[in-house]
Amino acid sequence: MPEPEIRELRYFRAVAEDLNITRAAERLGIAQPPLSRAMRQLEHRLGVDLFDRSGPRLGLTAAGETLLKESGPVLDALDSAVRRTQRAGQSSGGLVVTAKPGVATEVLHRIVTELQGELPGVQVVVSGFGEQADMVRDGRADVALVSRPFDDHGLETELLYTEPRVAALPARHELAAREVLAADDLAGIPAPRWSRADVAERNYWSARPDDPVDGPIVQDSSQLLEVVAFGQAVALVPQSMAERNIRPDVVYRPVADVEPYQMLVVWPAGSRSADLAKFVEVAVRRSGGP
Amino acid sequence: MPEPEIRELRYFRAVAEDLNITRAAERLGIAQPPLSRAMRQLEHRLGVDLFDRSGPRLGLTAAGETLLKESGPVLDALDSAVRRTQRAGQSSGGLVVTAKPGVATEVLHRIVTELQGELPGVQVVVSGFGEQADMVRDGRADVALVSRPFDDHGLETELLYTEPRVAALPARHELAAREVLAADDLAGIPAPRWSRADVAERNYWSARPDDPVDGPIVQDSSQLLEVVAFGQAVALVPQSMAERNIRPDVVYRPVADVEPYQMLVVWPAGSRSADLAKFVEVAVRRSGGP
DNA sequence: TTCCGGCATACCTCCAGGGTATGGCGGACC
DNA sequence: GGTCCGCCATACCCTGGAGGTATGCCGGAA
Repeated sequence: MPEPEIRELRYFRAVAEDLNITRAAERLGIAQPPLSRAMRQLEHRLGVDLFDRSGPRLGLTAAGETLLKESGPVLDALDSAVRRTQRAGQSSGGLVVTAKPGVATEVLHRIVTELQGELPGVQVVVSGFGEQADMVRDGRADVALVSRPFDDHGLETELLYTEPRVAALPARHELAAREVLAADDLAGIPAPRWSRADVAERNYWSARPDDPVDGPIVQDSSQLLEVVAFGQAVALVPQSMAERNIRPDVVYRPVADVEPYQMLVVWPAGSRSADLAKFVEVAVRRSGGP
Repeated sequence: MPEPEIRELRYFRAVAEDLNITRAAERLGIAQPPLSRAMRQLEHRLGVDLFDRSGPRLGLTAAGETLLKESGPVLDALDSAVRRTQRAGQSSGGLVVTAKPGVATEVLHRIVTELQGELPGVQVVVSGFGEQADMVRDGRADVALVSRPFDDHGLETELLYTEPRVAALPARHELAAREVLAADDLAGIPAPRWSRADVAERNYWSARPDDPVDGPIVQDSSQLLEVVAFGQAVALVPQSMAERNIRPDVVYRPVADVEPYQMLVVWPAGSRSADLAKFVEVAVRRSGGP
């Protein structure tokens, strides 16, 4: 009896989000009366009131708030299951691996080269910054190389390597005069933020509200160094990236007490395919350095 | 378009489990032809073949295997969302906390006593062994006291306290002559297993195949000591339990290199209600000892 | 060959999800 | 206070699809 259908959950989320059945209905592409009825039916199925219709404006009851929070994981799990199933049916064999541009792609290249032959059909997808973990979670990729911090919900990880991070400063910056910095020296100075192409469509911001504040938005490492050279920001970058990007208008200084850069390989929790195990094994073995 | 409904997932799981549409249909309480059609429709919706109908016996394709694995989390998440929503709607206010009988209930009693007044309506549910984590996951309880090892998928935890574990031996056992034991001494000796009332209905065993092997099945600590006294098994028990159960036919011996007994408070990942926070805070504070 | 277990096809029924039209109701504005 | 408007609920119709029965098709075993 209490078996809400997926459609009802999607409808409920739309209504609960803007607390207006009429607008939610047109967003969903259906008429208002069926949506109104669907919500009453959902309440009846669950045996609890979800909406508070007493006030002038539609409100959520405690049960409604709960369902709003809980419906997200359900719909995400479903989407993920569908994607993984479709991928398993189409590209028979072969892993999809993703990584952000920059440091990770070099490691990835070495891994893929080694896997040629043993593991046919490894497909590499270069993805946006911060998107890797989501791609693994929702089934668009089988495995990813990521750097901390990232959201590890539903993922298993293996550490590949760590590397010191250094501060990238404009050459004429006052801190450039010092040989070594402390993390506190950078407090209050704007840090660049990686752009994420899909931020507009999906509500990342509500899920992860603790992203770094202010600072210009950059899309790759050369853009990052550009804004540093312009004096718009100071960035913490992995040492190997500093070594590969020597330029006269940017200087690098070690920072004493900052967390090192960590590169990890991540995959969906519970996933145990032979191809995946092979990939992780080679990744760990071939990551003696950046 | 690719929007499988919950019913289809449940149907699919039933079919995939016994690989026989006719029997699955009667298990589901429907006729065979609709089920057959539903499976074809599901395949069409997802755009992949789920079943291998070529052989004499029905088989699963790689995509089918994937969907079978992935459908579990989806259905669990849905059930959990429904339960939590219903609980939020009915018992307005109040936590449901669960713990296994024995050591935990004493700690729980102290916590609940302290919370009288500040937190009205704390409801304690004593549950079967090993069931606590599942109850929190699927929404039957808000918070639980558990001891390691337990399945922490989808849960957040806080360590309450640790306590050494000692071996409970029959008084006439040869190892009783020694003052202190090593973990290796117990290798190969049967250990008691906690019974779990709901094992029959839900397939716990497949989910957690690494439970201790052999040994008699017990339901509470007095039964446990009984089978120890009878010489049927040797058990590792928390020290405080040993101190409260002095009997002539059982002796307790420290074990050098065994993991200590750990008691934790666990709650659903992401749950942040004020009542829950209060409970966890008091639990941590009031757990100075067993 | 003859069963028989097991899946697919054909066809029917009926409910529920979606549509339109309209009523009720409270707030805002004149 | 009257009027209008935004918004939800109710009434009614229509159609797609989920579930039922009857039956055909096919491969394996006796």
